[in-house]
Amino acid sequence: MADTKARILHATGELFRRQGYTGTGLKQIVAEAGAPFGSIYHFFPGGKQQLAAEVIRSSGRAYQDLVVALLDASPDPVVAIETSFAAAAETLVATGYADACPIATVALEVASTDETLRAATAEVFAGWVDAGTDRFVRWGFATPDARRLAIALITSLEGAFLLCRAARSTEALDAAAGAVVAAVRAAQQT
Amino acid sequence: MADTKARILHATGELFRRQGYTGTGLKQIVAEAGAPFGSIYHFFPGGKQQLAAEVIRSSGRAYQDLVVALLDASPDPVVAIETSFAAAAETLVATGYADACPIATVALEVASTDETLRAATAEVFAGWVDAGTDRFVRWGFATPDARRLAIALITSLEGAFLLCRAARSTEALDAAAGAVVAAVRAAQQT
DNA sequence: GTCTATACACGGATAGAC
DNA sequence: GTCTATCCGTGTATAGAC
Repeated sequence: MADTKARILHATGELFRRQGYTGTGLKQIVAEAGAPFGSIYHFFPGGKQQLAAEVIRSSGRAYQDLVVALLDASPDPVVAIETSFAAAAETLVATGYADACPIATVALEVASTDETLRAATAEVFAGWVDAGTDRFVRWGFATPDARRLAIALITSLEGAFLLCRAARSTEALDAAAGAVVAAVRAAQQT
Repeated sequence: MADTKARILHATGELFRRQGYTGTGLKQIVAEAGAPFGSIYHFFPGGKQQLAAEVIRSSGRAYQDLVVALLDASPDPVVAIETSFAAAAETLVATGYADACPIATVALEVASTDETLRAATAEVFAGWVDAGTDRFVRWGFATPDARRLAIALITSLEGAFLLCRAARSTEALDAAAGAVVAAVRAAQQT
């Protein structure tokens, strides 16, 4: 079965998002995916670490596409940012504050404990920054400003996710969006 | 020994910061603290969860005091923010990108898995927001603006920590500080 | 070539020795 | 009252049955 692998990747992504890396067991993954235990080592000979690396890259890329699609929907950066943060808030509420960033929890867990996986998360974030920079360049910003704004957008979103999930409130997403908008307007005036 | 408890709390805080909640074992904690295993259940009858709750509150409070002291050092909010983010970057580099927020990793791990600990992290963040709001009020901002700026400050710092630890670079802290400064200046002009 | 049963270490927790 | 030895479950990984 080729799509057994896809089911494992998908189930692992969902569990990592909610429970993190060390908090998710391989047995729980195969149970969720409806796959036999041996399939993990068939498709991922490197075990949990290899599975995690592939999940980080695939779910990281999927989330990048989702956010870029949201940003592309508006020709005005301020509107794009506000609608994107509002959409993130809606998703958060709709999923009981579970579905935020798919790799943030794992990224913090592995940052000082697993060099291979840390590098995988760094690649994903670097891709997000590059994609965001492209958007801001198309909105008319010079490349250095565009990169700073892209990073500010991502860090604000990630930090807001943290506070929102802890507090079970979307207030932080509103405040964070305001800061990004202020940074965009400040860059527009130069 | 009364300070056995303090050593356990301190060791747990250090390990949680680097490895998270599920990634840190009780045996590792007592080894690091130089304490016998039974001490954990002597001082924390509720086991790992109770220990974690106390660590979240104590290290969360300690970090709040540290950041507030940094913010208090400057009468100008923009200078205070820039020096605080710069200090965070220095600490990050000095510790090999290990010492960032003491509770962020744990907060994400427990947000959807342990209601008791989620509430503890929410309390800590709420305290940070209140303390930050006080600072901005003293800098002359109206309370609603002050609260929004405090949240923007915290979310930017947290999100930047995530990207910095993953990328092993302090670039994100610079960009995040810029966004907070822009938000402060925008609020000053109203 | 797929999957099940098992190995072995480590997780949290506890009971009882001192 | 402090600490050690142990319990049972779960963790990852593997070997071998089919």
